[in-house]
Amino acid sequence: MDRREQIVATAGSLLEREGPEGLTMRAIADDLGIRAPSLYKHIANKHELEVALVSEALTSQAEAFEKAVTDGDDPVGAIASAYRRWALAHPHLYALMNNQSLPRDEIAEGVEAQSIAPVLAAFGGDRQRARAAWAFAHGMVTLELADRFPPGADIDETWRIGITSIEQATNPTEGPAN
Amino acid sequence: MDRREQIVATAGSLLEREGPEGLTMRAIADDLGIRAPSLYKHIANKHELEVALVSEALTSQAEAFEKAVTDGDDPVGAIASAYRRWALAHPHLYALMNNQSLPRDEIAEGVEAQSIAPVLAAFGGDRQRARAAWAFAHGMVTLELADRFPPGADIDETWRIGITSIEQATNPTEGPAN
DNA sequence: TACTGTGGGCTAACAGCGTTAGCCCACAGG
DNA sequence: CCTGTGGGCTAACGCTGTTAGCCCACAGTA
Repeated sequence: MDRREQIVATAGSLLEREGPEGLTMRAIADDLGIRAPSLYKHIANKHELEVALVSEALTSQAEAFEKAVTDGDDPVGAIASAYRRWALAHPHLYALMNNQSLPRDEIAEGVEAQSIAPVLAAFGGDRQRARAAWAFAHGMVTLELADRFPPGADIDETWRIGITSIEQATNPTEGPAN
Repeated sequence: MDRREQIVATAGSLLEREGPEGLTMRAIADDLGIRAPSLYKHIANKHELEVALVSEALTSQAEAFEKAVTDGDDPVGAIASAYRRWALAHPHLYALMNNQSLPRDEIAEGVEAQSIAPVLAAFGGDRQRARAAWAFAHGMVTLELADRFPPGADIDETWRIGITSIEQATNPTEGPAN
């Protein structure tokens, strides 16, 4: 693990430990026992660091989905619950990768597709339905993390209703839609 | 319009014009022809300012929903499209109010409920289904604003599929669920 | 008329942020 | 032995939100 990887790793754990406000160049340097300007011998700027974190997060998510799908039937339900579990386990990383536009030309090639593939597969290649389910899952997780549901809301049940609705709905215009 | 309202209004238009990075105390003061420290004679801090913006945004959203519902049948579809239109028209405000936890004890009383009411009504009081639709809509809008859908994706169609799925799904356990 | 409070500006300044310039030292290769 | 370079360092810049403390214009009152 070279210095650059150490920096990214430190940044990642700092982010999850302290939240986005805690992720400062000086704090990262502190954790490594050096001074902030020295970081710039290894990375260009903070943005590049965040991109690296997002890139890692996407592959970590993809692995979680793949693992979830392998064991058992009901791949859609398995992915949905894996999606929720991943997000709740890495809330700040989740926000970092989803609350702003993806820098597609800066993240590792193919990583985005890799994280989408299992979802698409679970829906038998139906892009539209997969996309709707993705939006639903993303919305559920964001609202849960932001504490937007009223206290006492049965979140598990909302997940069940949303996912099964989208999964079971009759498909009016089947075909290789975009 | 007293000074405090002026400040909030200026902050709002600055936010939509320049995005969150442009919303600085000095920029707000500049737009008003005064110096930044003078703002603190009218508001406690930047957080309070953001809370005021969120509060305003919630009522604006609620009004848009109510207006959308009144004319025509298909209230669910009308609200869905109003939701999307509002978010795309105020992207930074939308992010401000949804990408972090709502400070419930700081925003104006009842404003949150007011913004939810039309949605709940459109679903005939079915909280679970309304919540699922809300999550779907929120996810769709966030992903669209963050440019996360692949270029060429038929977003209108994804909306249609998601909303009609959630609306039409058979309701297994009807009752005054939470 | 004089006095006094107060609302609402101002400048100077602080700590913390990302970042740059420029210095220096240890070590490897020729 | 000499020289390049990797990787630290300090000092400093411009930005951020925010505080302290000053001052002036005006309203109300004795």
